[in-house]
Amino acid sequence: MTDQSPPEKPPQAQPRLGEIGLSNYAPYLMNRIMGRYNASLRDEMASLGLTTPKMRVLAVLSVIEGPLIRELAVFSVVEQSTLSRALDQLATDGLVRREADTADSRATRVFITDAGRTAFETLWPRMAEAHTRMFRGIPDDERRAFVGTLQKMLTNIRKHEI
Amino acid sequence: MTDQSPPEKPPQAQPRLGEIGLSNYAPYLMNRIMGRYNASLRDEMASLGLTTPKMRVLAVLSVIEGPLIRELAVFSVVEQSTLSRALDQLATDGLVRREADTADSRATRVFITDAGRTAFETLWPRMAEAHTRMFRGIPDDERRAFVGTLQKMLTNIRKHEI
DNA sequence: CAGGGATATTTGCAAATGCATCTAAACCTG
DNA sequence: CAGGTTTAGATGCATTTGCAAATATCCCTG
Repeated sequence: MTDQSPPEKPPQAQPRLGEIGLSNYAPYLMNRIMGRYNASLRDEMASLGLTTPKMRVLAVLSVIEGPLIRELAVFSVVEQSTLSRALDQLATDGLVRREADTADSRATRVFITDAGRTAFETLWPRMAEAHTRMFRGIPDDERRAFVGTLQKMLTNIRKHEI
Repeated sequence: MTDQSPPEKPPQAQPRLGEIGLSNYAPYLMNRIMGRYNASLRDEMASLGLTTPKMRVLAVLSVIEGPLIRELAVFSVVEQSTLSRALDQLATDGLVRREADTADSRATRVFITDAGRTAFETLWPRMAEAHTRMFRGIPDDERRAFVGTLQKMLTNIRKHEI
């Protein structure tokens, strides 16, 4: 099953997807896994009036204090215009608060409110559950290695971003 | 504020997201990474008239021969109704072909056409590039371990699906 | 083998999405 | 320090999305 590392690899010869196989192709696997992770949150989110972008915003804001909207877009992996509207709704619902940046009057910082924190805390057990489930039976050191690899990957693909 | 008695931690004592930190939380990292992976394909997809769902469909069909639509939805991680419409467009563009299942007349199988294969082959180098980039500097054995963990995770979260 | 329930796919419709564009403010550079 | 350029964020608009319901077929039980 495991190919012993081939002695030499031609610089550019990219194997086809069919040769790799879907179930050996990391992006495919990651999509499948994240698809189910998100699906497992959907009901709980819906009952809180949240969409995936709104949930991600709350998650990020629960950890990062008062980012600029542009930064929040990166962290939460949500398109700027989508984010702008998501923030409208979250603000209307009293879950976040926009605040003009003191230094740059073009910029806006976003803060989570107590109600926002409460909403996220309602959701969190479900996220933790999905997380627990996905790592079920995977030993701690393997988990750590996995997360370590993810961190390297994020560094690799990050442009020159945050 | 009414900070109702900050009670003991919930039964299983799930740490909070803030305690874990975004950059140690696998689903967050995976989202970030996949977000960029998808973004890196966007231009090429657009120039081929493809959206993410349509691209995924072609990718899966390049590997799996004639799945049922319902199976294709799972493999490609696309909502059924979205998939149904994506297939309309792909068929109109001559990239896939729907074919009634011989055994079950409710069911439909989907096949990629030569034009579809060509379209996907145009896209593939970009996908391979993004893939190469994300694993840059990560040794082979670490990659294999990573993919192995992903496979376990997929098994964990899969319902009783395909 | 009829009738009720399950399954496969499509479709109606309201909401969400994202590109392109707009406004406003900041930053340069000569 | 004026004029062009960049940056932050919001918005118009056409498209896409996804839930719920519709349609068609199949399967099982009595």
